[in-house]
Parts: sequence; structure tokens; C-alpha cells
Amino acid sequence: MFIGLPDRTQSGSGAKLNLRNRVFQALEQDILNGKYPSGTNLTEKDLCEEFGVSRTPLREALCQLELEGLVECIPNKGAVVLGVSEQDVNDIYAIKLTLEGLAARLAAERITQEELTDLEETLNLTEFYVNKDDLNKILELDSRFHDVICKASKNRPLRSMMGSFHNFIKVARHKSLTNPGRPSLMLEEHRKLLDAISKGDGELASHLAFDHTNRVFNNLRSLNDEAEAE
Amino acid sequence: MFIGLPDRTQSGSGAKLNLRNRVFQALEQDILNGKYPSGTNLTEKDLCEEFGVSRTPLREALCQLELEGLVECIPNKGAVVLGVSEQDVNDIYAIKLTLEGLAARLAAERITQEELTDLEETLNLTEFYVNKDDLNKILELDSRFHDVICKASKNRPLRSMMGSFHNFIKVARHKSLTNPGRPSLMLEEHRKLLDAISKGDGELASHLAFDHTNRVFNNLRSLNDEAEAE
DNA sequence: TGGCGGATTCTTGTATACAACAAATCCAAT
DNA sequence: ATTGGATTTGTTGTATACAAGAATCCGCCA
Repeated sequence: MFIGLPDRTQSGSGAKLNLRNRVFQALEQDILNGKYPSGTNLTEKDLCEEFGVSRTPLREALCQLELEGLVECIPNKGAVVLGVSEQDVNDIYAIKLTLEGLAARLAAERITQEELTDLEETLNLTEFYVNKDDLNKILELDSRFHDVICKASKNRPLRSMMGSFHNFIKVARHKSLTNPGRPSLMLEEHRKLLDAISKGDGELASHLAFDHTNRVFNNLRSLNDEAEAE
Repeated sequence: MFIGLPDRTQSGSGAKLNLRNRVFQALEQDILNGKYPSGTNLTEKDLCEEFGVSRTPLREALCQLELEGLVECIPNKGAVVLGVSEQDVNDIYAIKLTLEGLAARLAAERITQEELTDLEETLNLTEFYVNKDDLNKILELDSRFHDVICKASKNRPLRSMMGSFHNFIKVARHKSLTNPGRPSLMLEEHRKLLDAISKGDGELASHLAFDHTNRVFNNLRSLNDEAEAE
């Protein structure tokens, strides 16, 4: 590790269609989803065949993954998967704690009306899917909620860093949501946070965001501890 | 923007000697040092001739710079320099403020004896070069001081992020040091911070680091305001 | 003269070819 | 049988070749 922070903010709609980016995103998700566990040796030839591309775009994708810290390219040897370890997730959460607070504080000061309605809309949708127990949708909306806050902070580096974090710990966040009752609790905490932001109370928003992230993290750790205990 | 965070932590000693990395580092520094201002169109052919390499390693370097946010690659069009704007520097400092605090707190809890002596050694060297008014050396030692703290935090993502920040705002930090009296003030603040860390006082260390970074930032802004006023 | 269209040229995107290095294999000699 | 070394094989690093799109330039026509 670690980490690459491309500007994912605008690539959300229409990903550029050149082979390099397609391979990069696919490989990134493959690694993050555990298809290639840490330590796996990636040979260019195999990946080329799998993706049906030549070595040039594939190598370019590997370069980017190396910068992002997901693989390590050993000269004349090849690429080995580093992935995201549990330690990495813990470390990232330690950072996220403070930065979510910062983002919320800045958002409370700088948010626009459009962004506020966007947040409300997102929470309404979240409530809908919480009732339907659709974890994937909830996760997606959770990402959206936090991204809008980061966007509202008007701090571009902060937003792209947080976006990257969110992507890296996607699996962990999903696991956290499987805890029964967690989704509705998340929704409630988001509501309070939005309230503080809309009132322009940066101090409160910062604390709420910090506590919220902390709860997600603790929830995750308790789940991991359970898993270990078995 | 923004941002790439390769693991610079170990590349300090012997950079890998393949062309891609050499070109990447050279181009990165060229952009950060202002050789290629924002908006510059980078044509692969020209860069190839300049570096004396073929398009393959050059393109790979450009891919990495794109991930880092320093250039934007427009499909079928080429790469344009984004660079680091003054706004970016401000945004980065907003993040740095909280993260330097976090790093110092963690370091206070986890620092080893070796790292402590390393910090002391660094400060002694800094004092030497402050007396000699060698700004480049001071800047280098400043980087080293903060990097050891990040290393002592035992949080790898945090360390590589801070390393990347340090690299990105290198020019700004250098400018800040040109303020007469700033170097010795910096040294004094570093001493206090080291003292707090060595005593294991995380809370104090966190505050000192925050305030220190804040002073650097304010100092920089006042210099920029002066420059604008002219 | 000004604007439109096509051809040319230039640049990027992708694929392949060649070179250098690493590892594995195989043979021989002790 | 084991070890040493040379050869072979395979992989990566780099360079070049080819294809496709963009921009430019020139000439033609209104």
C-alpha cells in the first residue's frame, strides 16, 4: 500500500472508453472484490488473454494500479497483488474519522441549496431501500450521501481522497451493513448529520460525522472479532 | 486534480531504474516546479525526444501522472497539464492540518526509540543548517522530520498520503521558508513537538502539530497576499 | 473575399516485434 | 546422487509499426 486518488468525481457518468481505463477499473474491482488475493502473481500474458487486449493498455493499467498501491511491480519480475489488508482498513478508518469531520464542517459552511436537496432526496431513497432491505442499493446511496457532503465541502482533493477511501473499503462497508439494524441506524445518523449541515452548524456536523464514522468502524471491528472467535 | 499517492516511503534510497519511473519522477518534478504550467499541452513525441525514450515508457509515466491528478489525458487528444493551483494548496493545507495532528497523536503513542533518536538527529542537523541559512537543506530536513513522525504513526496510508502532500506543496513550503525568521521559528516548534511526542502526550502533540501546520499555512498566505498587493 | 469540403498531416490508441533479464531445466562431471 | 553450469524457456522492458481519430491546410466555389 498505498494509495491512488484519481478524480473519480466526474467519471461517474460516462467512463472513458479506451481500453486502458476499462482494464484499470476491471482489475481494480477484481482485486478489491478478492478475485486476486494478496500475493497473487499477475502475468501480463494471462491478463491480456482474459481481457482480450494487447499488452500495451494492460501494462498502462498495471502502472496505475501500482501508483494506487494495489499491486507492486517488481522490475523484470512482474506484478504482485497487494490488495487492502485488514490493517489497511483500520488505518484508513483512522484517517476517515478526522476527514469526515472536516468534510462535514466545511459542508456546513459552504453547501448550496441544490446539494441540500440532493442530500434530502438521497436520504428519502435510502429510507425506501432500507424498508426493502436492499443492501446494495443502501450501500450505493450511502456512498452518494457522503460524496455529496464532500462535494459540498468545495475541497477537491478532500473529495477525491474520500472517494478513493470509499472505494477501497467497499467490501468492509458492505459487511458492516449486514449487521441487522445497522441500516436503519445509519439512516437516522445521516438524518441528524444533514440537519446539522443544513443549519450551518459546522461544529455539530463535524462531531456527528466523526461519531457516525466511528460507529461504522466499531461495528465493523466487532463483526471481525466475532468472525475470528469462531 | 487530484491526487496520486504512490508509496514513496522506500523509493527514497535507490529509485528503480526502469525508464518509466525515471520519466515519471522527472515529469512530476517538472510540473511541480513550474516548467510545464497548467494548461500546457504535452505531446508524446516532444517528450520522447526530450527524455530520449520511446513512447511506451513515456505513455506509462503519463498514465501515472493522470492518476495522480497532475495531468489530464483527453482521449485522442493528448495530455494537458493540470498542476497544483493555489486553491489546491489551500485545500491540501486544510487536510494537512487535521492529518498532521492525527500523525503526531499516533506517533506519541507508538514511536520507537530509533525513531526518537532519528528525530533528534534531524533537529540537530536542522539547527546546523538554519545557522548556515541553507534553505534547501532546511526544507529537506523539514520533510524528513515530518516523514519520521508519519512513519512513527505506524499508519502506512497516512504516511504515503502525507508524503504526497509534502511533494505537491514543496514549492509553497519553500516560499514560506524565505520569510526571514521563519526557519528558526520552525525549528523551535519542531523541538516542542518532539518533546510532546517523546513524553507520549498525544493530545499535546496533536495540538502542537496542528498549530505548527497552521502557522506555516498562515505564513504562506500572508506572503501570497503581499505578492498580490504589489 | 469568405466559407465550405476534402485531403493531408499529425497525434494518439493499440498491437506486435525485438531485446534484456530471470528462472527453470537438463546434462555432465565429480 | 548431487552439484555446477550452460542452455532453454518464459517474462518483462523497450521500441517500432500500424490503425483510427482530430486538426490543419489548401483549394474550390459561391
